[in-house]
Amino acid sequence: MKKYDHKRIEKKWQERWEDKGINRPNKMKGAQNTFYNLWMFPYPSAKGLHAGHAFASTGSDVIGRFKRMNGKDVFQPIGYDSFGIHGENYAIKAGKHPMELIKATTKTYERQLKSLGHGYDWTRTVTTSDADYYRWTQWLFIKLFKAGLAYRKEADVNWCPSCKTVLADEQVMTPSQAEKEPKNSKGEKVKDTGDLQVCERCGTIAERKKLNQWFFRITEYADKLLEGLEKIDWPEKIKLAQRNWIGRSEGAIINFPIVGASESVDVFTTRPDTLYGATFFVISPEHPVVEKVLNSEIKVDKEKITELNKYIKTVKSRTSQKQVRSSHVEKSVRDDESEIKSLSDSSKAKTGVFTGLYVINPVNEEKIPVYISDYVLMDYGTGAIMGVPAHDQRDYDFANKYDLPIRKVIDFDIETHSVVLKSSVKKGFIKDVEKKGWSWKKYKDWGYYVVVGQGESGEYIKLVQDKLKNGPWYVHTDGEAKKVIFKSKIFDFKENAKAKKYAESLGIPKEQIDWDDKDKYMFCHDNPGTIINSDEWNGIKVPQNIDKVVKSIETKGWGSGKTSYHLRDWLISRQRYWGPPIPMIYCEKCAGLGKSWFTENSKYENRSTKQIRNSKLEIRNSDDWSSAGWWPVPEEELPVELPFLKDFKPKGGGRGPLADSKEFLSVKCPSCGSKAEREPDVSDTFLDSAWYFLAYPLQRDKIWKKVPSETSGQDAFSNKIIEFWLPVDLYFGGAEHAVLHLMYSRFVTKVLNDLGLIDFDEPFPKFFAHGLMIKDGAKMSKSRGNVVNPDEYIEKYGADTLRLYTMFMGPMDGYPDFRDTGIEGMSRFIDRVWKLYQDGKGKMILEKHSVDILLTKLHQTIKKCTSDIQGYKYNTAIAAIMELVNLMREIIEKSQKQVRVSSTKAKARAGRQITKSVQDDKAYLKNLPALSNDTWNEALEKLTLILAPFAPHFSEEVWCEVLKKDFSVHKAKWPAYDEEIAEEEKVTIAVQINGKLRILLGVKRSVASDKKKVLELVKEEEKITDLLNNKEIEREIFIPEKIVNFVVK
RNA sequence: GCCGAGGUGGCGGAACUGGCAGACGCGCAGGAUUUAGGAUCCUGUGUCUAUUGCAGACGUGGAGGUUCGAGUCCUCUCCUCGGCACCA
Repeated sequence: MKKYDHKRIEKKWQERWEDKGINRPNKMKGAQNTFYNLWMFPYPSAKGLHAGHAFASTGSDVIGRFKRMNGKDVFQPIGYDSFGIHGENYAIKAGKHPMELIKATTKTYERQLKSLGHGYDWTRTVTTSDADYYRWTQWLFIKLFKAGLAYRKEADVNWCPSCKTVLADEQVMTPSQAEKEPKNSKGEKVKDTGDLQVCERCGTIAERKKLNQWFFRITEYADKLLEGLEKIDWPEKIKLAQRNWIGRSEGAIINFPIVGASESVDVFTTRPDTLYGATFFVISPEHPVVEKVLNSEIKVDKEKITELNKYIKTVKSRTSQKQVRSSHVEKSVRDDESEIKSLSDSSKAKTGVFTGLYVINPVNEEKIPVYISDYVLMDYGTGAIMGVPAHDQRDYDFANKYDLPIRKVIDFDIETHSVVLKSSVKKGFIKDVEKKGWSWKKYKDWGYYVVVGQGESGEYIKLVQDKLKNGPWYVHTDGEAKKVIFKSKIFDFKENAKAKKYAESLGIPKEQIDWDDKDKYMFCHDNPGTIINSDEWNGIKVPQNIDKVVKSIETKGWGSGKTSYHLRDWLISRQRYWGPPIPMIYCEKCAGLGKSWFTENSKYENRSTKQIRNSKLEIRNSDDWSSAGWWPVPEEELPVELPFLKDFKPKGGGRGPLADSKEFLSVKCPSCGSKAEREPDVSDTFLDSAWYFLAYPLQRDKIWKKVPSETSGQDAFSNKIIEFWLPVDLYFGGAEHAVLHLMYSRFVTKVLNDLGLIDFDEPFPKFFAHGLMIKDGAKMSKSRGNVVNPDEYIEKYGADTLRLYTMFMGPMDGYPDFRDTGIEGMSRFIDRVWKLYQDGKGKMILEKHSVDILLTKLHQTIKKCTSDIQGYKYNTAIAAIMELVNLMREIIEKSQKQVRVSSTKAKARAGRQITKSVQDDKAYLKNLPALSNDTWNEALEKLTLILAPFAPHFSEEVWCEVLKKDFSVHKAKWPAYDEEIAEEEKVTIAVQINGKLRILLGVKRSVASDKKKVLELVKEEEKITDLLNNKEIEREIFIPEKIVNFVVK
């Protein structure tokens, strides 16, 4: 017998498949019963595919093959997300040009993906750095621009004052990570305070610098993105991550006039009901009012200006987490290479400076002081807050530090609430509280927070005293009438000193006596309650009735209701080389005249109704930026090709490397024809990947290469082919893209839908988030040096073995650990199955007993495999196949020895107890007449089919060469199963006494639901009668087909 | 700090709506075959007790609870991992 030769066989079929095009859909146009099976395309790194990719992509491939065998016309494309910072950085390191590098790396990827035997349609790959591709990325940019969804705004970037260059976030790190001594901008050494962020190359403290950059107004779509989540079938945790990222919160904007100035400041608050409790005001250091103060537009004392300047300077030098987030850098880059440690800490002491200004609280005309502090962020809400220390922890901390008044305006709805020091009460305390029907929850990490009903506080104090160990405890009646309580003594909180002395005399540990610190939390709460101290609002229950408050605010003209989002607009500009140039032109002359595309295309709105079908999108530009001088590159001229720059490294000046190419920059103004300049920045890689799923089905020659025009999107995106294939039926990808990529793709899809270009508004109605393969307990990464290269395993064991092994290791959404010994086991399995076909084919004559067992097992296996694959539980599907194989091997072996086969279930139990009935049945089955080998051949055939998605080469070889069936197994029909055959004839009933298993009883299915008969059978068992002897049976529990439980005294 | 996921043999992991815990595989041990090694095959393998024979007790991070019966449900508690993080 020949050994299974994976090298020869895998190569042979891979060639044949490609030859015959079995991995291509039957039809692109007019396709029916389609299944668009998409796996997140990889960034083609120079190191090539690693085993983690193999794990994920195989998971996707299995489903594709399964669907094809189930009659779907499957389209399974693949491509490369080749632009971006990964590639550029690597090219810099390797001293090569990214254009050269990408050619080699995509080649490697293609070879590797093919060697894994994945069923991709290789005729429709995309590479995002191809001009044919990014022509349309640019076209998309222009579409968004014309729809008023792109604009320019000043935004922070990391800036190295020494290198005079923009730094990507992963180039900014702590001095120890950079292995550099920190320096200031003058080159002087400074002390590492632990929160410094420096330039990777020179160790100079990084600054934040404002640059004008392009943004997409994704925030306009916040609500749509939120609503869309309701109708898509995604893992809850991913949806949740998106919801959190969007971070919608409802509240109000309230206007506070500045004392002695004509200006006023808006604040956003989710708690307008606490407006009367505002005792101070804080604005972000970057707030426009601060600037006006500094340049004396608003007058304050001179010393104040110096103080403010000093504070702003210290704040600036702190590069904090929020900036990492706002710059939208690819997460994977951060995770992989830099592992930036979190610097910000919500508990860190608040700092701030009084500005000398006051504002008027509109509700009570109170003059309240204005501070600046970095705990107020400029890019959320309005960059200003009202400080309500009684009901916001952060405001409370700030008020405490600067000794600001605290005014309570929300009353608890209950009479008594208290906090008990956990360590000072005995165990049963909480249980007793529950018994009384009082509610409670954990309070911070040191206490229980208990709420007691009206008039019950006396009873409560008694309970506490009873359960008190030794330490003190305090009760707060609504935060005011406070008491410190001991086992046998009660002090009023005003007698604090006395109480402490008493505690000391009891020998209570010091840290427990120090209750002032803990007590302070009770002055600040955000619990539901009733408004007090607020004139006409008094008595309103909040938060249920906040809308009443908002209405009142609106009628009084103090402000208005408003919804805010955490989601920020999408920063598109990258001051880099390796990306699609942003297709915009800036004309100074036009700018001087105030002209832009918008001013010259005011009739665009009218034109668009003709040109854009069903457009739901309002075409306009908002007035929050000046578009003067900006023109999109005429569509006919796309792509704006990325020139080959020898030196593509980031340069100074705050612009991308393209700014250094005069040739690239210089262009004629599309409007007036005078000398103009191209935008030198490139777009974010996430834009490339936000539409690639639309690109795959497009016809290369007819559409791809077509020169766009203003309306050509109709031909490209409204194409029939897209209608047939999209949206994607199953999107398979990593959970790490939960927010960015998946959010941006949804956004772009919704925009295209609003433009009437496509007829769906969610690109991925179904998304499966696979896990990550790890090695030696850690994520695979270059820096850890634990990357598993699939090539060597394919070489040694074959692709099918690797596929089976990675799928078998654990559930698809888990984090399986790759082990060499494990894959050897799988290799042995393949060899055994191979041997099974060689030994068994056409030679097996089975007696009826074996036929029954085999048939049952076969149908059970098909059933389990079918449902497990549908649920992405490949590991258990493969386990089931292994059980079937084991049974078939046993049949071969036993038939040679002429020994009866037992069903695997009975066999599994054999070591324990085989009951009389099972043995009787076996005797009965003995010596039944021998039958033909049909069942055996059927089993071999179906085994091949269910193995096919996991081991495509092996199954094809067996299917065509051993079983002599028609090419190809992957086009064959997935086997059906018969529910009746899958049911075993005998059921094993567990017999328990007082819940403890005593025996297992084999019973015919026909009687297994009959309580009387089963109990009769059970009572025939000697062991049971022995155990029940002399015992009084209280109850007999009977669960049909499952359990008998005798409850005895 | 907030949100989410999860703790099951030596290991990866099974266990449907509460009903035989440990499927399947790895590893390990013993045996067969072999000059030897490897490969292959057979047997065993949660822990402890018993092992001449049947067997028995305990076991899903820990503590309590509900139930005839809990890995699964409830409460607390400890730990691990992931996401977000001064979002007003």
